[in-house]
Amino acid sequence: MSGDEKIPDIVIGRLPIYLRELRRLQSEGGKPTTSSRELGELLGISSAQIRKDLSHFGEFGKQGTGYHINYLIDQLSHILHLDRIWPVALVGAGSLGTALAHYDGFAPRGFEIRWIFDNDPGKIGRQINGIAVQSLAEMAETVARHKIQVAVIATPARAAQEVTNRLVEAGVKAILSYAPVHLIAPPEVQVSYSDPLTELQRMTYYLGK
Amino acid sequence: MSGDEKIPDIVIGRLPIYLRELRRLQSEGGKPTTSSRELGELLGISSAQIRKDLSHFGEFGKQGTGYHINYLIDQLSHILHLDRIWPVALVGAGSLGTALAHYDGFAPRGFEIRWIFDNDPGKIGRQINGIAVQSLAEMAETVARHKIQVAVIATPARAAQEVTNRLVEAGVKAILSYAPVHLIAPPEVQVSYSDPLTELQRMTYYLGK
DNA sequence: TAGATTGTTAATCGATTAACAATC
DNA sequence: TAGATTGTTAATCGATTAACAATC
Repeated sequence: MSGDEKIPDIVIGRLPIYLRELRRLQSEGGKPTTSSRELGELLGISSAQIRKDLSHFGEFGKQGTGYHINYLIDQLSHILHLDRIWPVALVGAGSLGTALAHYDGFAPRGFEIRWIFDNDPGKIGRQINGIAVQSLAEMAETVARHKIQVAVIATPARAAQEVTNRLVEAGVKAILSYAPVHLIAPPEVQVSYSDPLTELQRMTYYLGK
Repeated sequence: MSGDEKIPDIVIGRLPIYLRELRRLQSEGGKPTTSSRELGELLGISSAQIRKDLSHFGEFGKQGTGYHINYLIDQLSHILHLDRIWPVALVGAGSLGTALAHYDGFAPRGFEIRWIFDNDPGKIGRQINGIAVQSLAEMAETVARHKIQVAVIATPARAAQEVTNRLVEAGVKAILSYAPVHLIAPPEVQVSYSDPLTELQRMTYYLGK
């Protein structure tokens, strides 16, 4: 199909999962191709759904053969705008922020944490993984000057909305927040969340008391 | 309604979000009640959806008044099996695992990290936030003996499936994984994921190139 | 009472799946 | 060729929303 209708958000959300699994198959180096059936079995998703999802963007496979792994990785990377470097600002240099600053999985995928902000005078000026922690007071100016579009929030919950307001005002377009609070942002700003408590609480529903 | 039909998973997933917002309203202490309209506006969810979600479990509100915040918190906590302590095992004592072990948001909500496992001899025996790191070799026996049902995986991706296999074999029923890989587990075991790259990659789709 | 808000129904909307012609 | 697998259609399934009687 590959038309220009609005692609469902839920489809977009699965593309990075497909991409991750394709890279795993690639790194195993077993074979050059895979199929919607194989990918589906590996991910617990129906093969029909995978084919349908991909069909929104083009025809990437061949009947009888399936999909070339390298080619599909390239295509998905392009669709997701991953064929470039995304500089990232990290806000909050507590233990979680520090762990994120040290995570070595970002850079190989093009997300480079280049700025770290905190409001603790004891942290400002110190280096974390080679990056000097800047004052929160400098954040808006720095974000605007470097046209930073992607930010990660690892502050306490009480600070997260105010940080969001300032990031948005300074031009940030995508925020990944680890603060356990729903953030209010304009619709053109992407916000996603990671909250372990929410996930744990969801799962305990299914556990017998 | 409050019958015994199967509640959709997607509804269960929203309950912890409602609970979190209710606690925030509670801590602000502004007023004893809220409404589906107010809650919906705070969370970006329609009021009809909130009422429908809650109606799966009972009638918690009053016409004209809305919902008593304290009462609804109690009810949701009960539904999600949060009116007890859930001891948690943490696997992986790298920087992320260490940050999680120090996170002070778990215990007040009843999730207590009581065991930490790693296979690095340099870490085994050291204490993290008062908990001695145990060898991975002891994990299965410890999990089984204490009937641990909830585990958090913070290992490298390559170790996560093997750790999962052993946790499941030892009786774990809910796994929150920070490893960037899809885990294969039996259907009766709950698995949820936190992967910043997946989230960032989803969001960059919406950013202009 | 009058106004507000619930819980529920029915309609709408959207996502998933099954099936299969096309074709490598 | 025969077998495998795609991309697409139509049917099914499920979730969301609008509307409103009930009632606090």
